[in-house]
Amino acid sequence: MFGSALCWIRRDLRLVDHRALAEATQAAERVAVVFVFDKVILDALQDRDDRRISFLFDSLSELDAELRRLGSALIVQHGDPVEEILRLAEELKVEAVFWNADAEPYALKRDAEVHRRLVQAGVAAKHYKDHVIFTAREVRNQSGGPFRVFTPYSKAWRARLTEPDVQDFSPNPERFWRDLPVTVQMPTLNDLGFERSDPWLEPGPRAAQERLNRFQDHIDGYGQNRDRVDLGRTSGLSVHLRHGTISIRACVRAAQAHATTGAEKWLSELIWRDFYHMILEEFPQVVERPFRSEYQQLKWPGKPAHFEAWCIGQTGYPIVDAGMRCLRATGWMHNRLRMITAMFLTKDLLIDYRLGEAHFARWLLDFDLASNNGGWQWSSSMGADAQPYFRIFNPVLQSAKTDPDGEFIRQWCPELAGFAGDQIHWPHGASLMEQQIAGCVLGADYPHPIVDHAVQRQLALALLERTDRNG
DNA sequence: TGAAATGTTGGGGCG
DNA sequence: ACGCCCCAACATTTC
Repeated sequence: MFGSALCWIRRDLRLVDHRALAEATQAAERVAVVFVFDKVILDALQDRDDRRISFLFDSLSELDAELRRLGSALIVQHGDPVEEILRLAEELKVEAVFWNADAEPYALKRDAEVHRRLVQAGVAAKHYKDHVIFTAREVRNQSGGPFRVFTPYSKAWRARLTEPDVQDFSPNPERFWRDLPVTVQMPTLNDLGFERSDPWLEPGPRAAQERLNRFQDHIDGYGQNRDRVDLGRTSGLSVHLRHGTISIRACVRAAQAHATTGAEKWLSELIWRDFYHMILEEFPQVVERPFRSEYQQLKWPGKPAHFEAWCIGQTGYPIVDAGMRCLRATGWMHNRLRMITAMFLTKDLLIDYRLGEAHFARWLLDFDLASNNGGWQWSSSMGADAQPYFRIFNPVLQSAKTDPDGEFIRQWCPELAGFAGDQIHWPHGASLMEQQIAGCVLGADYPHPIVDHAVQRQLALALLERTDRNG
């Protein structure tokens, strides 16, 4: 039993179903909760009004209010996490520091350093699995190695799943440190060097739980509706899973509560998340280069001007432009649109997937290295169990399937709103008179297509087939 | 978690 | 009535 301990939260911004907090409040009399804004990460962000900082800030404020209600408070620091945690451990004279493990390369290095220095200072370092259901080492193939294909991985994952894997880790609220012996003052956004922005999605663990509750009304139809970008029937929980304002175990428990194909399908998506975290942990080189080594020397011939057009949603392909504009405006994009836009960048514009990956990393509220990298490697056919290189989406057909009435396109490309029926998916077939009636003259109000899909498809096939054969 | 190209089949128009 | 052609509609193969 420890007298006092610190629980360092990072991407697990909640006080319920929290492994490290549950362990800490069981093992120590007094537990102080701390969050450190990493100065290096914050300073590297390109946008001073980055929505993620507002989301983080508001989520932390909610935790602080909750802790104050219990007589404690959230300690929020701004600086180098290694130094801040060490300094705080010393100042509060704690006997142990608890945290939930994070398998991203940067976090692994940081946490190893904190661990080393704590032990050196005579403080126990205790870390736990919380962010995923299974770590990379827990799901292995017959020869004891990591899976490289999703389906067998997911079978092994499901076969291994038992009740303790999804247990609800409840912290003991009696053990939160009352009357902290340090002055605790939350920095303002301004102190951090940021301005407030609309986080688009309700932040904080309370909103996350409400969202999960609401999603359960639609979970049975998830299999049917998930690819419809106009319906909004996905869980919308990616942002909360990324920041840990909801626990992955709570999500799996929700899926298990419904014996339907929809819930089953959603569980598969949650397994994809574990799969990509496993891939990142086992093959950290994917951060830099393609998982499939035969593509590592590939030179993508696309043009910078096309990349610009893609970023701002001016490609002349309505579904692509709508998706890209939605990303910039809200910080979120439907998963199906991520595939369509990623496929378009790589297979139609022949641009290096890493440029698209970086653009998503900048704008996505739910940006997660493992999932974002996995998704891009999948779409570009470079990854583990990726889409085969010859499976190329036709953006116009995808548009008709995922947004049949064109409602999503009309929302984000209002200049196209006047086109009726299927013309919304491909307005370039409209005569000049039809364009005038629709109030949108192509080439003036909306761009002509910057490339021809049929032509680019052939170029992509030739490029990737050659590489596939010759390495 | 495709789409295009190519192959096959069978109904109907026609001489 | 019959063979022939056309071409959807569907199936299979290929990228």
